[in-house]
Amino acid sequence: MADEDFEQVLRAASLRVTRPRLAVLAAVRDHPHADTESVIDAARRELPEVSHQAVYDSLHALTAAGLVRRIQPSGSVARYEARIGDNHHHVVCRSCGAIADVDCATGHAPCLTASDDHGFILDEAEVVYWGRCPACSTARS
Amino acid sequence: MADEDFEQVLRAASLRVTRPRLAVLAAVRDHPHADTESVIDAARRELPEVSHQAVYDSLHALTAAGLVRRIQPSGSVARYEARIGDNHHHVVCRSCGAIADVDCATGHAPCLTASDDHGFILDEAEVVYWGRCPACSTARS
DNA sequence: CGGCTTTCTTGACTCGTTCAAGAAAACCGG
DNA sequence: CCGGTTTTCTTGAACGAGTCAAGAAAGCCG
Repeated sequence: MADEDFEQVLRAASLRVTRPRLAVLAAVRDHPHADTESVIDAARRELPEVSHQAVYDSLHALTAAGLVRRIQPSGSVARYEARIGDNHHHVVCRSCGAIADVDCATGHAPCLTASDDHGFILDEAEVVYWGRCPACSTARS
Repeated sequence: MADEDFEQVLRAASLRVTRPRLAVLAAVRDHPHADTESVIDAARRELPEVSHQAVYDSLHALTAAGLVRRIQPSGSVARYEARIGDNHHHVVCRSCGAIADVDCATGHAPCLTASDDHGFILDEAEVVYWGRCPACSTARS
């Protein structure tokens, strides 16, 4: 996907097209599950002088528009991914924090229904599978 | 449950019995889903001079021993609960952050299996249902 | 009770994130 | 293409949850 496509994506979401946003969108697409600092680094490869605040602002705008998804497993800083719209889930390594995608078993949101919703109006079921990644489970613990 | 019972609980977990730990255990039991600051406040009602660090240390020790569970929905600070061992889940209000318990539909951990575990050895599936609580869904948004 | 180990107090500090003010860039209508 | 308006970006300070560290206190065991 080239910058012109990202531009269309931004316009379709009624967002102004700015260089920081294009760089952030590309960074998130190219680095799934990257934390903010990694996104800043990646964005600066394309746009060296971009400020950290512009990246934070862009991530907020893109998240609010639904163009990127923010995830934050317990104990982790915020992470972002560009795979959206399929309500997929994640496996997270308790030891090293590695994250991988897991397809949603049932296909569409909310993919699970609560046994008792306590009167809440639910729109999403987020699943985090906790365990140990292959590298950490073979290493001595 | 009285302090003597908490004492037994701590001993059974091979933890030293200290007044901060007893106070924290009682605070978490009495205030499900409380954040650390609330736990500190509640513990200080019983033990006025306890330091914030002692509460942090106690929460870590109790969490590591499995006597309390730490949860942290995206965007929230750490919260603790004393209901353990049943791998139950939570509904969280996107608007006000209210949390309520939801029984695990299938009964025992891991209550879900991933469609593709990527070689991870999984031990828990954590589900967060996102939506709006009754108060927030009736209020004008 | 004495000694060893763990935990608690105190206070400084880190780090991810947010706030705020002014400068710059994007967009819209003409 | 241009000016005006609005949004976004830069810069730099600030915030807050949580952690670190050193010494004092308390718990535990024989």
